[in-house]
Amino acid sequence: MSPKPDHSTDLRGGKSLSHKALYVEVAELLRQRIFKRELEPGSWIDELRIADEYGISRTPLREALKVLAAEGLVTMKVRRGAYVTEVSANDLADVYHLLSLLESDAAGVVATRATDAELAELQALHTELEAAALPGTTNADAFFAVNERFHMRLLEIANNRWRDQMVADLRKVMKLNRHNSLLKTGRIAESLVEHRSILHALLARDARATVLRMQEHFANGLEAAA
Amino acid sequence: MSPKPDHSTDLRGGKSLSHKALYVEVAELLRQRIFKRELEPGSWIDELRIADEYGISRTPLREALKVLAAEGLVTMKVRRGAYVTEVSANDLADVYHLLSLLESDAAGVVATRATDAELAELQALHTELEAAALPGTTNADAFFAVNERFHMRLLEIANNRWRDQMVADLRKVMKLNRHNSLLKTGRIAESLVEHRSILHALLARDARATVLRMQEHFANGLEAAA
DNA sequence: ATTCATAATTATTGATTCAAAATATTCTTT
DNA sequence: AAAGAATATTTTGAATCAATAATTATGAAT
Repeated sequence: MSPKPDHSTDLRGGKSLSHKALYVEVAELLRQRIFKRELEPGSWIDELRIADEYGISRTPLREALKVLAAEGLVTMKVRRGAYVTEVSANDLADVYHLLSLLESDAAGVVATRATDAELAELQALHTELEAAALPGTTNADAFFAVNERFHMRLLEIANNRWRDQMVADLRKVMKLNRHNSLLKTGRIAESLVEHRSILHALLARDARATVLRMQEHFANGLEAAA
Repeated sequence: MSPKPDHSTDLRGGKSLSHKALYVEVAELLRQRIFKRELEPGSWIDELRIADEYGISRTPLREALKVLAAEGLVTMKVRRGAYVTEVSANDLADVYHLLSLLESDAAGVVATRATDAELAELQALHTELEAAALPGTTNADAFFAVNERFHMRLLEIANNRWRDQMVADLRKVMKLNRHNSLLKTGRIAESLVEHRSILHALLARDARATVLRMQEHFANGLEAAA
């Protein structure tokens, strides 16, 4: 009927250059905006506005919101729409507790069952981490990125897809909180030291020690957030 | 246009006597059908057929499928639709591992932090469990129902909504597997004994013992499934 | 005159239908 | 028999339509 006004960024520029479903892409876009706090926790998400901004209809947007709701990033209220989830200090403590539980267990599994090649991979990632934290040239963004890769690779090696999914979701929720110490530049030095001891225990294949070091890592992270 | 054929069960019989969103109700209906194996693991979910059966359009159905996908009950394949998730023996072991981890931790928290009244509640539920397992009058369905209530109440008392959600999702996935020992009648007697020791440790407020007993409970459950 | 209640209007969510894009299948031709 | 094209099936996205909740305005009563 009416020629679409075509605002701002058009998601479907070149036919279907992306083989992913539209709602998946929209979900990712929204995730980024939420993490950037462009969409603030507690704020209402205006479906019409967003759909118009992206030049799409409300249908794929609503499906994307359902996905984000399942991840815990947004909260659906009946007949009131979607709101960005607010994460209290208490919630953050709960999330840290679970991440500690899941990731320390995963680390223990890796310590006992990983191949030498896989341990070497983790060692390589740790070396990258050391490089990103070099005094003088410390690159916070790079550090966080490599840190994330280290944790995620560890989980992959532990080889439990259900845990991977849960940890991924929890980490997203964690990012919602402003006082997230894993993103605090002040903790880079400490974090690096902790990572060193984790890697040490891993290479020694000492599962018990690895679990404890990882738990300490998260405990310190939570303390820094409080 | 055409008067709707109105097949089988009409979800919206009396206006909107239910204040829940349609997609939420449809998701629950589908869950039940999946657990009843009316929709078999690995099988394709025909959107048109289901929508027609329920007398609804495909939009709320698709939103429901997104929710189930997030729970892990169905798997979405790009441009191929939704399939009921297949849970391998390996998957089941992974799920048990995580349930053991999460629920034993929760039990430990309860042992240390629960009020006397809350412990009394758990004791009451356990008494119900004993009753359902009485020799001669053993009621399997009742046993499983009370068992579920005990575990869920324990989690509620542990008070970590993120864990509650994760455990709930994992238990749903567990139900997908046919060799799910938590639903095997042969394990009722053993399960009861294990529950007895869990409750004993809880009432003694011995967190360490409670965690261990719960871990054993799950380990035995997994063994029975293998 | 001010306040509370009720009604009407507006705005937003929820659902249905329709159209288009993509994949699979089948038939024909070389 | 194999490969390619055409057709049919199916998913995905868009637009329209209906229902519900919130807000504002108007009226009545104190």
